[in-house]
Amino acid sequence: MSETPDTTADTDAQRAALGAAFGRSADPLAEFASTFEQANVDPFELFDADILGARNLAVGSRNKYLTAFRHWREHMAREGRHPACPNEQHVKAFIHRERTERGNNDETTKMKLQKLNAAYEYWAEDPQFPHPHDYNPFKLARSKVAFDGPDRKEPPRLPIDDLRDVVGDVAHLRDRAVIVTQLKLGLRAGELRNIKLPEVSVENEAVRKHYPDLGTHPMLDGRKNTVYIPHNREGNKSKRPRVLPLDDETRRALFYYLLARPDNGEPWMFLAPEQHTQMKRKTVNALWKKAFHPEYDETEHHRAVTSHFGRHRFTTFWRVEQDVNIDLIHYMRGDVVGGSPMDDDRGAMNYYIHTYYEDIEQLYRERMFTLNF
DNA sequence: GGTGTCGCCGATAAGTCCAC
DNA sequence: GTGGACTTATCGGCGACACC
Repeated sequence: MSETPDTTADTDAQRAALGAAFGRSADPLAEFASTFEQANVDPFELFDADILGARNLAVGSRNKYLTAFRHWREHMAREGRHPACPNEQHVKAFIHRERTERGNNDETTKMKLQKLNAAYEYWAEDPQFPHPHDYNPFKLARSKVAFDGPDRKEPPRLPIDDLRDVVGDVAHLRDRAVIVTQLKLGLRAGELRNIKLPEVSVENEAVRKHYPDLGTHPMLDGRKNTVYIPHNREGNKSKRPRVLPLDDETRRALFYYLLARPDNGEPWMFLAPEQHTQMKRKTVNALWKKAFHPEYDETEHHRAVTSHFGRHRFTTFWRVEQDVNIDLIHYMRGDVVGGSPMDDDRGAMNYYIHTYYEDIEQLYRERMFTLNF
């Protein structure tokens, strides 16, 4: 533990005094324990069915969650509390027991906490569970126990108006095209730098005249204003290929960039400054930081905005703000939707893309956010 | 001094291996 | 079959360095 017994008792007393002053409880889930017992519903089984089932994990990976849940249930049974209603001390005791009685190393204990936290966050998101957003005993205990390193913070939550302000201030055509493309397509830096000209269809006479190969990739299947992201290219982490629509704003950003882009025969859409070769991942990250820093540097509560922010914001928009079907989100992110990771069979890839594309195109047409740059 | 590139390091999440 | 350690792939941070 990171605290000595004296300082722990001291801060506990001070926190208790604050809680009393504000009418807040240090054990806010205790009142729900008996209801959970009577309901005879296993919240971990719901997480398994709703979340793990949707992720279609390998058996070994799913078992890691189930093992963590089983050990947690055993621990909470000894503590005499329903496993879905812990307080900070229950979690700290679990960490202690894992380290001492089970003899686990910290990596294993942290892994179990991560699985338990995933279940807790699922309960907190679901309105039918009583778990509040502003109390998470797993995160609280995790942050107060000294493991090897500091916790990973969440990216900042940028309202759309703030995002518009930043994008509106990006004057460089390439930088703006990169940021808009990542925000609207949810691409990783590696996937963005890997886009080749034939894999992008932009319906504009001037652009097509300048780049005759544009949009000629067979996986686009003649679809206009789209981009193909392969899953089997070095540097692309995704398990599935995807074709995504380009909305008006993305097309406009790409249009202005492509007309200014050096036409030196390089197949890559986004070129590095100066050398005009394939853009490096570091360069992608650097231009994000140039646009978003210092305003969105790392803070006490959030990590800094980097090139990964676009993918995070994209996922948050569709999953949280739009509550879109999880299969469609998996498709848009290039995650495994069902079955196993895909091989290189073009027929299978075409069928897979055809299954989801129409719904995705409708989503983009009707619900995609605007950046107003 | 500003900008871009490179290599190294550590974190994370999922998959794999192996002892029991 | 279970549980834990290890491996792999990807990513971001950071400092050193080169170039203008």
